[in-house]
Amino acid sequence: MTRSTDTSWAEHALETLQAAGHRRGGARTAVVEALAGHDCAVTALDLDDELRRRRPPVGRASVYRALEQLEQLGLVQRIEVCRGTAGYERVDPAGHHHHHAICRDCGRMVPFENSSLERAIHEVSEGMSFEVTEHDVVLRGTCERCAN
Amino acid sequence: MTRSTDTSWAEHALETLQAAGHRRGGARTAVVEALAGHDCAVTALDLDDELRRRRPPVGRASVYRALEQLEQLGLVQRIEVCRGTAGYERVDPAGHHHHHAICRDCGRMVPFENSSLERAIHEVSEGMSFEVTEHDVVLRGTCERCAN
DNA sequence: GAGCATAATGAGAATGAATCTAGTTTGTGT
DNA sequence: ACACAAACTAGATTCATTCTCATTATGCTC
Ligand SMILES: [Zn+2]
Ligand SMILES: [Zn+2]
Ligand SMILES: [Zn+2]
Ligand SMILES: [Zn+2]
Repeated sequence: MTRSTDTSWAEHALETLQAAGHRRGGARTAVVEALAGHDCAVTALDLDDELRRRRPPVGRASVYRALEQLEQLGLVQRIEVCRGTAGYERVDPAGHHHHHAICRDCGRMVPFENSSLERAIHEVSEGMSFEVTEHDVVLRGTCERCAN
Repeated sequence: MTRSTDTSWAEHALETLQAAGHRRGGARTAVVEALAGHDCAVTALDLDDELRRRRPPVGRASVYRALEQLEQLGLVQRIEVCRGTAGYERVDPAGHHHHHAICRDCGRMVPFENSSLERAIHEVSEGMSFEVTEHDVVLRGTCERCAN
């Protein structure tokens, strides 16, 4: 199972959209399918490039609109991938997820996951006046390639 | 000690700048002093508003330039405060710091700190091919005021 | 299947944070 | 005081993101 396209996520996403009262539309479906093909964060403009070529082409506004709706429904997570640009990545319905280390020099992004970190975050969230529904962790530094 | 202006941080910052080979200049000093007056993150444009009125006025470019230099030297930390805008806050030279919970509805930002979270992050950083020099944690959700 | 209300779409304009440019001023060593 | 580089300001520019609005497609009812 090395296929990078997560069909089950795509199905889940489309169902959730429908359940939320959305009609089905070609552009949004295309965005969902494109997201399903990426294991880690993609920028909106990357998706736009990817989808503009399709026939019929998907408009930029539709990409952003779809991403916003998906984020609202908790189907994708938005993270700041580099100064002033956001990356979007699909959210596993079971809650399984990773975080990122980002190289300050080359922008390379390496995902990681760690259960004691998740536990600590969960505990902090409990003891907060906020009702925390989401969290994000970013490590910044120099990747091995840029360190030499 | 309820004074919000942290004089010691300002002094430390100005010394570090000088040690890094920077001349002293009015605009940058003004930015340092303004930052010293804020306990938590401020946006560059807020600082700009605050400093534009001075005589002589500080230019927007100088604000951004100073913030970038300060960040480079580890004297301020940059965090995404809301969609597409960065906030900057001073970094305690002793390493003491906090993270933030941000309300999705009203944008309110509540700082918190937690040692087991820091410990977990430290451990993850150790086991990484990256050389991690900085980390950021953001909790998102609904604040008590917006929850009612 | 035709007709309707309304959601979805896409081209392009508008926004706004951040960066760049050019020309001027200021700081520092001699 | 002089020279030279760093620092400065105003304004133009870039670029991701959002908005507008005319057009098309969808789901529903008859
Ligand atoms: Zn990822
Ligand atoms: Zn996590
Ligand atoms: Zn803070
Ligand atoms: Zn921390």
